[in-house]
Amino acid sequence: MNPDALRGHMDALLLSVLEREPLHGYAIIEALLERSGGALNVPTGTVYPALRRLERIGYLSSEWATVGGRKRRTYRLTDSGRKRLEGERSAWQEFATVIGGVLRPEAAEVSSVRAADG
Amino acid sequence: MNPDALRGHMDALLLSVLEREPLHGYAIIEALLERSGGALNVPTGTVYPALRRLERIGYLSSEWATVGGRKRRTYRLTDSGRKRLEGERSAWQEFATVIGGVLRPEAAEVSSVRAADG
DNA sequence: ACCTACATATAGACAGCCTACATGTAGACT
DNA sequence: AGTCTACATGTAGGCTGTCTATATGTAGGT
Repeated sequence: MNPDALRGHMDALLLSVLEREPLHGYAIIEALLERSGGALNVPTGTVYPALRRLERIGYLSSEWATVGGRKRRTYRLTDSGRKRLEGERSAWQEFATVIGGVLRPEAAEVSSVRAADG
Repeated sequence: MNPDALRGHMDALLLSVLEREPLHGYAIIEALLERSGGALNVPTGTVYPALRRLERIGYLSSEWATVGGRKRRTYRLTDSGRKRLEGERSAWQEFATVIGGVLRPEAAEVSSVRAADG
């Protein structure tokens, strides 16, 4: 997966995996890996700063917990974050439709096709 | 359309509009606008440098022409560029499938659904 | 002692899309 | 003559988010 392609979609991904339940960073990475069937292996250097950014903006809140002697910072969606997720979802729908439409082979000829031609 | 979302997809877009016929920069911008139903209004400061980059890499070739007293630099796909376009298309398919899959509401519960609900 | 998995964090590199600006022709309107 | 819009290309510099690399530390297995 080309790293640049993720640009501008990371927030949606993060917000989405946190929709059902709060998770800590490491678990979020594993959730993305699992939900994507192994395609999304996002490095910690991407996820942790992104989570902090989303918290700073107000879409997430976090709290520390200690489990099995290890410290975790668990993130959860705020109300604002939940609204944002909805927005990100519809933005994705539009984005995918637009790009997919332009990328479709011979897209511009569809409306002017008269006879099937190999 | 969030600018960052385009990151890493611009090349595919550009290559795609040049598939059928060679076009100059200004016409490419108009083609993107038209094919996207008005959604993709890409600034010249994005398109011209991108076209030069794609030419430098070898996916495009260009030549100058004068039409109606105005100079145009017309770009066309090279064989290499045509191959690249195919690659970009399948990359897009995978990308859209993966992101769409992760973003789908309640995606993680699909496999554990027992009774139809809603 | 060493390795792997778990867990968080930061610094700096890198790349590409954007805003803003510079330059110039053609044609319409006043 | 002056102004405006559309057409047409181009560069400089800003911005921002993802990545690589590194640092730190616990727990558990061999």
